[in-house]
Amino acid sequence: MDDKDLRTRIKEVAVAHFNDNGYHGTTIRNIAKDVGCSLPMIYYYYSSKKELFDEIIKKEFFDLVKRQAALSKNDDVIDLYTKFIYGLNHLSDYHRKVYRLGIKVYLTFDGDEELMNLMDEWEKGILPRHREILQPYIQNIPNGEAVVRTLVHLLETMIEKIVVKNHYLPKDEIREEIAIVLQGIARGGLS
Amino acid sequence: MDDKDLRTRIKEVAVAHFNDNGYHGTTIRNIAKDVGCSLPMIYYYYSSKKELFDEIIKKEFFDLVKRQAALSKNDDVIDLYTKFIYGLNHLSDYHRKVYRLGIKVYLTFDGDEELMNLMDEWEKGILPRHREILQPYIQNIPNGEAVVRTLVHLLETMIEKIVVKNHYLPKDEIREEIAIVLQGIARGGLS
DNA sequence: TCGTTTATTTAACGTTCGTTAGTATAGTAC
DNA sequence: GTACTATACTAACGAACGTTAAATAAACGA
Repeated sequence: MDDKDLRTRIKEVAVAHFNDNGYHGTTIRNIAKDVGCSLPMIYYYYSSKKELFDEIIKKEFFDLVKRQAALSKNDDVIDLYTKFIYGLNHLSDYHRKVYRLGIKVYLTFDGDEELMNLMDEWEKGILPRHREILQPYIQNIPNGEAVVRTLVHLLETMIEKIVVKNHYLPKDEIREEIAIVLQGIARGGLS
Repeated sequence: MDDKDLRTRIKEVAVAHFNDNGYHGTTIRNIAKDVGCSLPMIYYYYSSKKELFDEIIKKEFFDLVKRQAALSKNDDVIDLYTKFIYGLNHLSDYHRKVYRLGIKVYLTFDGDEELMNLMDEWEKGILPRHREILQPYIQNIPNGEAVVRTLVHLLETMIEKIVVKNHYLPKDEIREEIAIVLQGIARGGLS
């Protein structure tokens, strides 16, 4: 940990602090203390507290969710979503905190207007992405659009349970719930 | 608004501030300014910032969710849940903010350990309550327990969308999604 | 070896925070 | 009318905040 460059270590510690105490509850002094450097070093690498926070959200968080969104479309659709959610259980501690922090900002916690707009753009892309994935399955069923919405809603709660609330969700429970929503449109479900 | 007693008005303004800026981002001075009273009046009615925050969560929030949890069990089960979620669209501004603040604390935002424990207790009661409501319907189906879990997960996202994200969810969309999860166990579903 | 850039420090600036001491006003009981 | 209590204020305390100025140490090409 100590051989990483200081800039990176500052960011890692900052993620933990913003997570535990929110933006206003986090102090540059406490970050510096945990990093083990002096206070102005934070300002040597980041021009302000706000810039440090923004870099975490804009780079770390959005890079992470973009990577997460790259689902392997080869699988059966229930497998695909099960793997996606289950994989969150094994995120590294750092990435989990980044993810959690992003969700907090998304839920209008501490960010500012600019970050909220970025989040809204991101949110708007979620439903179309899953609609595309599910399109082959829902073409011929009457409430296909509602199924997509329901699945996305279910996924969001499970993501929150794992990433934000730190709960472990077993693979078969995840699969069961996804199968309940997708029952009727996908072959290979459990029930 | 001005004829209410000062103690109540302080609490109402505090709810708005804690909501917008989090615990640490909220200042007693700003609350006093918005209330239109002097700063020490806050301390006349509340012994500290923390006590003010705690009263909002412990009394206002838990009173609200207990009231919300009193579902009218006469209806068809899909009607029951649809009405429950749809009704959240019409919460008063104040109660919506109280609800939102509670959810933020629940998602480990700004609170302390004691409040988090209260929240965990509350969370533990959710699943059993819905299991009891759904019991007549799931007795004879193999994945009944998973259906309960899935429904609760779906409800949580919808609550968040309405209360935290301030989205309006139309009644028929709510009903559609609930019916998808409960399809097969309840008569009277849409699809 | 010297000059320059990079990395790091101590010390402090001005501001704002939560909180309180001290005081004034208004109503009420006797 | 006087003592008392509830309600309100002005002013200030000490502490902590984000941020910066100034100085020092290390690294490195010339």
